[in-house]
Amino acid sequence: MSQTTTLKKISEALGISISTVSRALKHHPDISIKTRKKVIELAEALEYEPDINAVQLRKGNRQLLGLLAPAANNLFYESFISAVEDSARKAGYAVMILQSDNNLEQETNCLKLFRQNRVSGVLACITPTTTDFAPFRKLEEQNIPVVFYDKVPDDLAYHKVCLADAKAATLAADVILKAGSRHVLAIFGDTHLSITQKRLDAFRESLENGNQQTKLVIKHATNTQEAYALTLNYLKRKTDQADTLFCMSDEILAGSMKAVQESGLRYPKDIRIIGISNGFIPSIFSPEITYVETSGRALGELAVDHIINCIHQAQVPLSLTTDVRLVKGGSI
Amino acid sequence: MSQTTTLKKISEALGISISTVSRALKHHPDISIKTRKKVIELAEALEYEPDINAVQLRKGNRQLLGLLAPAANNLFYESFISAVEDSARKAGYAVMILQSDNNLEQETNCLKLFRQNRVSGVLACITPTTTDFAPFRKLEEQNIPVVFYDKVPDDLAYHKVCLADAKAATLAADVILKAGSRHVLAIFGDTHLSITQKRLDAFRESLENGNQQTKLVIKHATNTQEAYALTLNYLKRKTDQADTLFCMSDEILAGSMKAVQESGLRYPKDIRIIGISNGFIPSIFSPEITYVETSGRALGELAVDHIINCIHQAQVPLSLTTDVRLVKGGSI
DNA sequence: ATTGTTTTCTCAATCGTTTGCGGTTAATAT
DNA sequence: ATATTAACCGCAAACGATTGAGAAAACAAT
Repeated sequence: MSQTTTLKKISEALGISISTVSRALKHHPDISIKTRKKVIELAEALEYEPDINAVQLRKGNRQLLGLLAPAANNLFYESFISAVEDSARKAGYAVMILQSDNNLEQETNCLKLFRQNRVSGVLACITPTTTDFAPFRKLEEQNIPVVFYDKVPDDLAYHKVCLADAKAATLAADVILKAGSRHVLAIFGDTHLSITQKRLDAFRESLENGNQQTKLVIKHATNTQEAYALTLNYLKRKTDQADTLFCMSDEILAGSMKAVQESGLRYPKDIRIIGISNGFIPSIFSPEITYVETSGRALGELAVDHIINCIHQAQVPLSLTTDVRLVKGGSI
Repeated sequence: MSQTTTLKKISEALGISISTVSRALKHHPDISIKTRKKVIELAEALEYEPDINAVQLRKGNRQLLGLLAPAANNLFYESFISAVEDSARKAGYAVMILQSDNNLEQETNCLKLFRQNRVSGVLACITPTTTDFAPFRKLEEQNIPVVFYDKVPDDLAYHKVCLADAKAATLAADVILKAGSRHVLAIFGDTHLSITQKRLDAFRESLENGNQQTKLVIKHATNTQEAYALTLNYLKRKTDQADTLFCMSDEILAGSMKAVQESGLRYPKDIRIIGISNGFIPSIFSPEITYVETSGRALGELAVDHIINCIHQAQVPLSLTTDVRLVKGGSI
């Protein structure tokens, strides 16, 4: 096996006890400077690294965060994950990432794995079909706090960090109104998700309150392909064509943009476009798409902050949101 | 603290010894069926989960893989990471992901963290500036095998899994030749990376061997913005315009496509386009871009397979490659 | 020389699990 | 009744690190 250095080896080499070595390494005042120096030097020479298994068996908790993502290969989650990993490492935590694949059964399995691994806390994102929160509550009962992110339960009893969904939608609606749109095709995501509801409600309300005679057509797509098909279909109309296209997310924007290209319409001339996005998709089109930024990175940082607070000391359930801002492109 | 169930609690509740409980849970033949049943039932009722810290402290090794990525928020790595997580979990391993941010110092730090966490093996991707492989060798010396992926050292002494870079480039060149191109603008990545060299060499050779009078213009871009600027600049030429555009990677393709849109050229009419890609970017344009697929998923699976082999029993350094295939779109 | 006080270090228990070895029953054979 | 042999089960040590409590040394004070 690997001949890793342990406290014992150092202590034997130096002819002192294990506890002295341990304390010397942590600058415990009980240990004389002379011994401490000897110990630290040898430890460095031998590249001693404490065995996390042992440390955390003793300490009872492991500096580990569980991150449950719907899928890692997704435009939004990638930046979220990246941010979580960053912030967590800076706080001294490692991250264990598991994917639910939007599958209920696997979600439960993942939670079990988290428990087995004695994570200190869990960041979770529910699947569209999650209705039973018992597995999550079970974690809480075992003192493993859970913070939901992005796709969160409605229930106020849970910790949540969200993008400012309503605000983002309102911001987009404002831009649309200001542009003088009369006929808006708005594509939203899966109806069951609260993120969809929040964005939809705010969007619709803002548009209706704009007291302009704006026709609003709302469609729902659960993935990129559907958004593509749906948008293309609508854009094919010969008369009463939409003058503005709104996409609630990157997944949808990607599909809709493909449809726009195929339709032969030019933007912003023939149709105005605006979306809510993480930023990448809008930037690869020319002109760039105007969007309301919902940063996965910001959300990741917020989530880690919050879960660490919860770990340190139980918090009352809180619902936090990140800021959003309008990024102007040339599409509206 | 959390009142997690332990062997001890079960044993006390049942009035039997800890060892019996432990053995019963693993169907050890020494334990009578009756006791075993009692134990298992109580364990399930109490939702017993062995403490990984303790188990792996005892066993000496942890079922943990270290994954060092340049950055998690990248089109290719996201699918790679997702695949690694999947395969690893299926093999009973958890994955610890760390990001080097293409930064040498942080690379070393990450490796240290991996060692601290006693990972069983490491999947690594070197930064463009990595020249000193001592930290990696140190891991190997401690019996922690390292498999490099995608961006790998030239040295034959290391384990590597790569995309079939040369083959992918050749495949693309063949398509270009068959299309009868006379003037190809080809954009490649960072000159220092061996992945660039491999693709470039194969591409150039195939094109030159095609004994057609094909003009080949090669440019290098290190990121999406550069690719955009470079492509746009070239496409603005009034005369002697390229009839074909080749992009070596998704990062580049994204930038170049933006330039194509901006130039007002239509494809495949005005210019043919082909790239090497993971598949997402080509699919969001219409017509879809023809590309040679280099699957991050496939590479991830290969990498996990290989590292697990290495963990089970030391292997001679091996260089493996994934398959590639042509995915036909409408851009050429 | 005796006692008191620091300084410096060691002992031993502990976290939860695994496992070699030895011990106790009960069943079977002599 | 005694020896043999399974069938069950428990003891205790180990993995590596931490830590309270106490021991030993060093030094000063009486």
